[in-house]
Formats: sequence, C-alpha cells, structure tokens
Amino acid sequence: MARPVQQRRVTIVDVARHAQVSTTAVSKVLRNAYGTSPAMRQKVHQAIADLGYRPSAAARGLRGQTYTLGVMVPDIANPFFPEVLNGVTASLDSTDYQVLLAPGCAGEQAEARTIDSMIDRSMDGIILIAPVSPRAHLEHIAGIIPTVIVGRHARSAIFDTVADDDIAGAALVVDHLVELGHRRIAHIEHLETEPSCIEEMPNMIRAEGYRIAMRHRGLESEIDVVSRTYTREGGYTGARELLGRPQRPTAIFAGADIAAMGVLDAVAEAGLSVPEDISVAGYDNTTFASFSQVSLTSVDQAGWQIGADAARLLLERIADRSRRSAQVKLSPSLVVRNTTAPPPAR
Amino acid sequence: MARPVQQRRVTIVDVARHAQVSTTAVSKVLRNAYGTSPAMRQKVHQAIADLGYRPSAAARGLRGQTYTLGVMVPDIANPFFPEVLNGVTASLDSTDYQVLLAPGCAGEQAEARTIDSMIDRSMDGIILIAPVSPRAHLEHIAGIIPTVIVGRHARSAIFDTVADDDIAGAALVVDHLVELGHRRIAHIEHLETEPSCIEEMPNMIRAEGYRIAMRHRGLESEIDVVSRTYTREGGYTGARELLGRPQRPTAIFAGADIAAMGVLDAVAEAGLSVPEDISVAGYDNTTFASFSQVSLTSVDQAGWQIGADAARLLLERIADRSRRSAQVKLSPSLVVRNTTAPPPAR
DNA sequence: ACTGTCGTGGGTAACGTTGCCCAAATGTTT
DNA sequence: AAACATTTGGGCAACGTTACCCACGACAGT
Repeated sequence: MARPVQQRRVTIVDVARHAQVSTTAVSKVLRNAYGTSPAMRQKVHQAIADLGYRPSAAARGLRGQTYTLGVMVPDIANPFFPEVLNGVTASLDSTDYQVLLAPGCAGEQAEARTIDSMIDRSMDGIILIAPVSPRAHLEHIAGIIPTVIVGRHARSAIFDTVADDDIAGAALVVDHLVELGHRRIAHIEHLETEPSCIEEMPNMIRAEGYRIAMRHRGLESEIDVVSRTYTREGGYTGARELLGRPQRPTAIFAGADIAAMGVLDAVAEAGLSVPEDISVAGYDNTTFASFSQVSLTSVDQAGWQIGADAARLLLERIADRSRRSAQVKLSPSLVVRNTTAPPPAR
Repeated sequence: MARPVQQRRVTIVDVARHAQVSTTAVSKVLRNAYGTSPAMRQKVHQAIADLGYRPSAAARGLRGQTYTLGVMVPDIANPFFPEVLNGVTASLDSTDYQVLLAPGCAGEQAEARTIDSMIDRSMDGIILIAPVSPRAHLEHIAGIIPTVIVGRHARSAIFDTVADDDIAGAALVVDHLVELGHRRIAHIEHLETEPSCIEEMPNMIRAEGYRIAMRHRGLESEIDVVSRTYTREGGYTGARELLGRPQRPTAIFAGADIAAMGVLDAVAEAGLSVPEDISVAGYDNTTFASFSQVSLTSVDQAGWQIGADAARLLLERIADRSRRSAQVKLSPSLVVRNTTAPPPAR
C-alpha cells in the first residue's frame, strides 16, 4: 500500500528560478507578451519543458482569464446537442481554450444555477443552448460574461445569437406532406412553462411556422397542435392523444426527432404502420433519424455548423466586448426518408 | 445601444463590511466552520442575501477546494454515456458540488490533455469513463487528484473503480443465442490501439467473455471476431465483412449498441431482414435499443447505477484520500427484444 | 481570588498569476 | 556629444479566499 508522495505543484516561480529569470519574464513568455528576447523565450521554454510546468487556471482566474469556455445544454440525452458540441470543439481545437460542458439543466431555476456556477468559475465565455430564462435575465448575464445564445430568436446589443430559421423549417415539412396529398397534418410542440420568453423559443417558432404554413396552404381548419415536451415520452403521449381523435390525422409532425421517436412507439403500439397508415416527420436530423430501422424524414438544421458559428462568435466577443452583436440564421433543409408517404386511399 | 455598467463582483469583503463582521467570520459561516454564534450566522446570511454574494471558485481554488468535479467521457455521441452522467449528477444533486463534463477525447493524447486541463482547473476530483491511458499514467493522475475509473477492470491502491461484469454480460448474449439454436455467432469488438492497457479495457473483456462463452458451449471452432470500433461506422463495416463470409454467421453480437446500429444498417442494405435471416444483439441497453423501430436485444449494464456509484466513491475519496480503494462490479442483465430469434431453417 | 477551559471573533499571511510601472542597456537622431 | 526613442527585463501590488494563529470575555472548578 504505497502512499504516494504528495508532490507540490510546479509554479511559475520554480520555472523562473530554473531559467534564472524573473517570474514576470516567464509570465510574459507564456502569454507572448511584449518585451521578450528570443534568447529568454528559449530559456523559459526549456525550463517549462524540464519541469513539466502547467499554469494554474485558478490563479489565472483570479487575475482575469481562465482559458475556459462553458457550454450549457438543456438535455444531454437529446442526440442533437452532441452535434452542436462537436462543432464547438472543432472550432476551438487550434486555440488554447478548453471547453467544459455543464449538464442537466431542466427548468429555469436549474438553468440559473448552472449559469451562475459557470460565472463563479470565472469562465471566459459561455454558449447557452436553447436557454429558457427570461430575456432580461439573459441580458443581465451577457453583461457579466461574454455570451452566445443558440436557438433563441432574439436580438440583443450585448449578446450574439445563432439560430435555425424554424419558420422555414416547419414550412418544409408541411409543404412536403401537403405535396404528398396530406391534409390532416398534426403537430406536437414543446410547451414552455415560462411565459416570459415564449415568442423567442425555437419550439414556439416551429409551432408558429407550422400554423403559418398550414394557413398558407389553405388548411387553417386542419390545424391541430398538441402540447408536450421534446422528449420521447412527450412524443408518445402526444401521439396517443392524436391517434385517439375521431378523425385521426394522416401525418404527425413532431417538433424534434426525439419526440418523433416517441410518436413511432405510439403508432407501433396502436398497430398502425408507417408510412402506410400514417406519416411521421421530425426535426433536427439527428443520427438516429438516419438509422435504417428508423429512417425518419426530418429537417436538418446543421448542428455542427451551429456549434462552429457559436464558438467563432464567442471568440470574437471575448476579443472585443463592445463590438456590435451578430445574429446568425441558418437555413434548414428537408431530408426525406421512409416515414413519409402519400396518405392511405380512403 | 446601452453599454452595460461593468459592475465589480461582490466579494467576501463587501459581505463582511455589510454585516459588520470580519472576513474570517464570513468565511467560517460559508464553510460551516467551528466558532460561529447563531447571531453572527444570521447576520452574515442576511448580508449574503442582500448583496447577492457568490464565492469565487478561482480564489477558492487557489486555496484548496473548488467544489467542482470533472467527468471525462470518451464519446459524447454514444447514448450510453449520458445515462452514466445522469447517475453522477443525481448523486450530487444535494451537495455543493458542480459537475463539469470534458468532451471529445479521442485517443490517448487527447485524453491526457483533457485530464491535465481538469487538474489545472483545480478540480476536487474526477471521474474517468473508459479511459485508454496506460495503467501507470492513471496511477500517476490518481496520485495528484482523487480519481474514480469507470469501465476499466483494474485494481489499484489509490483509485476506485466501477465496472460492469463484462465476462458475464457477453455470456448472457452467447447463451441466449445458443439457446435459440444459433451456432455461427460472430462478434464485433472495439480494437484498442494502446497495447498497454488491453487486458483492462471493457471492450477487450467483452470479446474475451464472448470467446469463453463460445468455448464453454463447445463452439470454439465457430469463434469469429472482427475488430473495429464502437461506433456506427465500425458496426457497419464490421457487419459488411461478416456478411461477405462464404458461410455467413446467423447472429452478430456487437460489443455496443451504437455498433449494433451500424450492423442493422449493413444488414438492411444487404437486403436481409432481422431477425428472420440474421439475429443481432448489442450491449449497453441504451434508450435507442428500446425504440419500437429498433427493438434491439441488448445487455443492460445499468448506466445510471454506474454513475451513481462512481460519484459516491469519489465523494468518499475526497473526504478521505488515504482510505482503502474499492472496486464495484455490477452484474449485467439481458433484455431480449425483437432482433434475436431462432436461426433460419436450412 | 486564581487558574483553566471554552466559546467567540479577528488579524494575517499565504495560494499562483499578471498588469502596471520603472530601470538599465542599447540604438538612433540632431 | 547630447538628447531621445526603443528594447529588454524586473519589482511589486493586487485578485478573493481560507488555514493558522492569537485575544478577549465568560464561566466553572479549585
């Protein structure tokens, strides 16, 4: 049972002594600051390598930067978010920044706690994916720490946003289904509990896009929305309600793939087959939509690209906190697969 | 374009002044340390609430604890890991600890960088899920920071481990298939590039468990393992190779659900149907295995429980760094669904 | 009344890093 | 040769928190 020797961490002072320069000099070399000769840089780098020195993020945080960026995801089990995250990390690969992910933020209160804890840890910037906090609270946060908001359709002077054009995305689905001959097209939305930000949330915009597209196609009377959550469970119970209608819909458009999976469960349970008896479409084009066993028609919103753009904007804002804010809006595209087909002849 | 006032952060000094006590007193109250009267606690709590004070993790880190725990996951797109993570966060909900996730660690080098960056950030402890670093390196890390290793079948004096009994899990699958009448059962394993830790990795143990179970059933001559990775792509190419055999297997056991999904893709592409022409089984029992469209037979290794145990062990080790190490081994169970059936009559 | 003991509170020096300043040496212009 | 600019390096004081001490008063036991 060897008890390990508790070695003291190598600090900048050790490096300075070993290289026979001042700590200031080492610090300058570390940050490529002005006022270092090539000879000194060489000595310092050698000493760093010899001693295996690594700067303490805590000490740096106390002085300013930590080279840490935080990403908040609402639901880690939703396979769309890993794609966004991969875009973020890919953009940051060549930089000194480390990304840390704060998981499990269900609801406004948990979200606030999570964001606070990222601020407490002196992160240099944060990316919030589909946050549910009120607009004013987001502005407040962005005043404290550089912030990029993903998914919310908001415009602010102090934070940047990256979002998909959800109105267009919903229209893609409705148009596709109408062209196949469907008229009774129902939608499952994600119901926001917080009324303060309803009109900005992507889920609400998707539902609105669905309504607009239906009206545009002269199907106002067929509009049928059930409110659940973007989860498998939400899709399942929503679909059960829809399947229980006297006139059941011939197509169900779920606002997220994860909900569409629940819809497929319910449809299978009801003994119906897809797409013969009923068509199903999702949103996000997650990897699971593309599995041969599922083959779900879905709207692709380029999660990777969203993440990459968010990371880029965040770096820009960290570099210049007073720069004008940017709003990136990406166009979705429809990926047609095997869960949508013409409605059954009657 | 209102430029926000850059408010200075509220510090312990502000709280102390507002409550008319010393900073030491405030610090004591914050940590429930000895030497505080109820009256003082009351005053301090009031001041904290009035000012909205939050301790700086950076400053705390410089002195010792940061109340931050790190979790490293090898692949965030693998849906098994979110389940483990949920177990971790659930155990920590009632504590002051915040969990941060370090994503994207493909390969030994990226893994080392990620772990280093967690150490640099003075985290109080880390949970490493299926790390690929050599054993000696893990011991070195555990000497620096309290560490729990998930998935590796290792025993160390200074770190704790939580793992599934992969030998038993593989046997569950083989036995199930044999009892259905299969003989030509192939396995897709995850090939480790690092030879230093091969015998400890869960993937290698699953493959070994497969071999043992096959021998035990008198099917040594039928053993057929293809080496890929636990990804959808790996499952896909592995299955294509197996389907191209002169005598193709009647069942494929993929070492992970995510690989099994790729197997299903390849089987569908080959125009075969599951389970009529070929049976498929996975490992992990991820949510996607349970989707009605997939309905994959899989080994459940209780990801949530694994995460919960890992978090518990980590807290115990943080509390007492010299306590004896523990090895938790969880028993897997088989969940039979619709991708396994008797082999086709010939 | 005199010593201990306990409960309560505060003073102070780190922890590791960096931004601001100044000093010395070197180079350049008048 | 003097005045000035530039380069190169270092000293020092924070940043916010906590561990370790010590001081004071109250109270009990001799």
